[in-house]
Order: sequence, then C-alpha cells, then structure tokens
Amino acid sequence: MGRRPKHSKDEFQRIALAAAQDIIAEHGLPGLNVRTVAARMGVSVGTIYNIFTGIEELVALVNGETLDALHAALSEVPLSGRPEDDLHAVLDRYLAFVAERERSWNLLFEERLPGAKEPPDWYYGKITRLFTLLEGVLRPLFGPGGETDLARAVRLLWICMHGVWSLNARDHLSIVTGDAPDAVARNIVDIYLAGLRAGAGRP
Amino acid sequence: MGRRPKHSKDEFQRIALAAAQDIIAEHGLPGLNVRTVAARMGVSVGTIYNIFTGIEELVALVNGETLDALHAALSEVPLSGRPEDDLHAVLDRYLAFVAERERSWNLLFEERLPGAKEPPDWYYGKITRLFTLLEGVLRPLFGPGGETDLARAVRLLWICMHGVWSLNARDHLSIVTGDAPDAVARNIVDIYLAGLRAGAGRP
DNA sequence: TTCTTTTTTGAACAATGTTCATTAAATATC
DNA sequence: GATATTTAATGAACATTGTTCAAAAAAGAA
Repeated sequence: MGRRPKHSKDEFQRIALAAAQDIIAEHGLPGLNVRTVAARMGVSVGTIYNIFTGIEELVALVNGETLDALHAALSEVPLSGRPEDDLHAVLDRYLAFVAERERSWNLLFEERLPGAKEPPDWYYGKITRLFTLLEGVLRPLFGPGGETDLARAVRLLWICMHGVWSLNARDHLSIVTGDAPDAVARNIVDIYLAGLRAGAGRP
Repeated sequence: MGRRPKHSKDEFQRIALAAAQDIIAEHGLPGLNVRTVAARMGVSVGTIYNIFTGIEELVALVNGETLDALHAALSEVPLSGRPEDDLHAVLDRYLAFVAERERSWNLLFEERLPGAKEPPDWYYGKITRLFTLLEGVLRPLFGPGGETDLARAVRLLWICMHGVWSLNARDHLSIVTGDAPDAVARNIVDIYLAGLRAGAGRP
C-alpha cells in the first residue's frame, strides 16, 4: 500500500543533523543552506521539506545539540556550594566550551529566516535545564522562599551573556570594547555577582 | 563636460535616509530593501549603488540617526551627581526612547548582509559619545585614576543592555523570561549598579 | 549640430528559501 | 506475473533579496 520511505522521519532528521554539523565544521555557517545539506545527504531539496517545515527547524536541531553539549559540559564541573567559586568554575567551562565550538555556538545567535517563527517546544526545555543548573550554583545567595528571585537572577545573567556573544558573532563587539569576549564575560559575571551578594535582585 | 548629477551625493544620501525612515514608519523593517527605497526616491536601484557601496551603508545611516536621537534624548536628562539616581533617570529616558522608536531601534540589532563589513568611522564616534555621557553619570563611583575602570564599566553595561534588545528584537526574549524587556533592563541595571557600588569592576 | 563625458537606468545575475506538478518506487490487487 | 494504487522523492520553477554593468539618456563642449 504505497511506497516505503527510505528512512523514518526521525532517522532522516538525524542524518540531516549530521550533514549540517559536517558542513559547519568544514565550511562554517555561511556554507550552511538547504542545497548544501540536501547535497551532502544525497537527496533533493524537496526532501528537506518532507522532513522539516523549513530550514529553521534544522537550525533549531543543531542549536539543540549545542545546548545539550553545553549542559553536559557544565554538569561535569564539580561544585563546592560556594556561589562565587562555583560560578567562576562554571564560567570557565562555559568559556572553554564556546571557544571549542565557536562555529556552532554562533549559530545560536543567527537569525536566518524572514518569517519569525518560534522555536519548537523541546527547545524551551533545553534552555530551562541550563537555568536549573545555574540556579543550583547561585541558590546559596538566596534564602528560602527566594526561588523566584533566584530564577530571575539566573535568567538576567544569561541575557547579559547573550549580549556578549550576540555582538561577538557579528564582529560588533570590537565597536564597543577592545577587550576579548571572554574577558568581557568574566568582568560582567564579577560585577553581577557582587551585586547579588550586595543584596540586589530582591525587590 | 558631462551630465550633471540631479543631486550631490550628500543630498542623495539625505533623501535616501528620509525615504528609509518613511518606509520603516509605514511598513516596518521587513519593508526596507533596495527596491522599496529606490522606488520611494523615484530612482532606479542602480542609483542606490551610485550613492552607497551597498544597502548596509544606508542602514548605518539610519542607525546613526537613531544613535543621535538617543544621545539628544539622554542629554536632556537633568543630573544630580548621585550615580544611582542619575542612572535610573537616564534609564527611564532610555526605555521611553526605545518604546517610542521601537522599529528603528530594532534595526540596530539586525544583521542584513552576508558579507560582514565594519561600520563607517563616524559610527564609532556616535557610540563613543553615548559612552561619554554614561561615564559622566557613573564617574562618582570611581575615584581619580579610575577612568579606565569607569570606561569599562559603562561598556559592560551597554553590552548587557544589548543582550536584552537583541533577544527582544528577534522575539526570543520570551524564551528566557516572562518579564517585559524594560523590566529586565531595570533589573539588570539595579544588580549591576549594586555590584559597582560594592566595589566590583576594579581589578 | 555633433561629439564627449558622466549620470542614470533596469535588465540580468547570484544566492537563498520555498512550492508543487511530475516521476519513481513500493505495495496491493487481480 | 501484470496492473493499479499509493506514497515518497524529485527538481524545475518561483519568489525575494542584494548586486553588477552594458546601454541609454542627458548635459555640456566643440
């Protein structure tokens, strides 16, 4: 009863993801587009649209893998329970991760499509998991009943970090500062942490 | 000895800038492209390339005007010499400005071209002028001889703000937080300021 | 009036995302 | 086994950008 697909949709998505990662590794983000992915998969462009609703979905998949890898990396950092020490330890691993995976990291900060669609549901989960990890680091700074403030503090810090990488990905960070991105990130974390320690972030 | 240009290059640039601003006001950023600008100017696309090296230069012009207007707005805020009060006053004006000019503001955070070229020289000046203004606000927090730290502190805060608007411009802020962008900005400023007051940002 | 020079034009190109009528292959039916 | 049915896969074609450049148009010079 009808032609059988060569691969299931999930298999196809995994193959497309691998193809995208190869392309990014070899040619960087500019080399990533529907046609190159299709060519490397050995299928036609139309097949990409049988698997995904559009290229943005594939990009989300790549970014999902990046977020997973980041979470895995940060999970391995041993924690002491001292927020300052731990946040710095996590920050070091974070910066190493960014340096290791510069190309796919920058894909997190690219907007590729004219029609802005929101990311798939599972994407939020991956972000939330990272926030949960960071909440574990900063929790000692907030008393019991401070979970809301804690959650907010983590997210604000994430947003600040986003500023660094967003500027850096477009080569615009140097308009603002002569410092390297990791130095900027460290500085921000230090000031932010001092602010939290001083009692800010609790309305 | 040759055909006379209808307008000088500078005149043409001003006309193009006005056309671009009209388009942004009427159709938003998605409506802004070489053809719409040319059409509204009543010239052909080729003429755009006689005036500019590419569309990115026109975008820079619009952004330059936005930065000028922001500087003008912030300049009018009366200052007391108390960093916390003054920074909050400036922040209020800043947030009002962003709300007033949401569309052209977001153009600051768009990357339009594949080939990344750096902004023209005058662009740096406009940014620097804003930093100078903010340095005036925060200077009391830094002793004499603290100019380097002061300059850095201002730039770091700018980068953090960039994170807010960069996420917001792509409708991604809601992935991270349920709070509105201006609330996020205020929170960040408060924590950052507390950190500076606590003595962070001085190596 | 004719020629020269310079501006202005807009058709054409390139790169990208996307669609959809057509083709091809696998299974069902006889 | 031959035919019909159904569904995956194809890729030419479209749409939308930014960009180029040979040709046309216009203004002054000869």
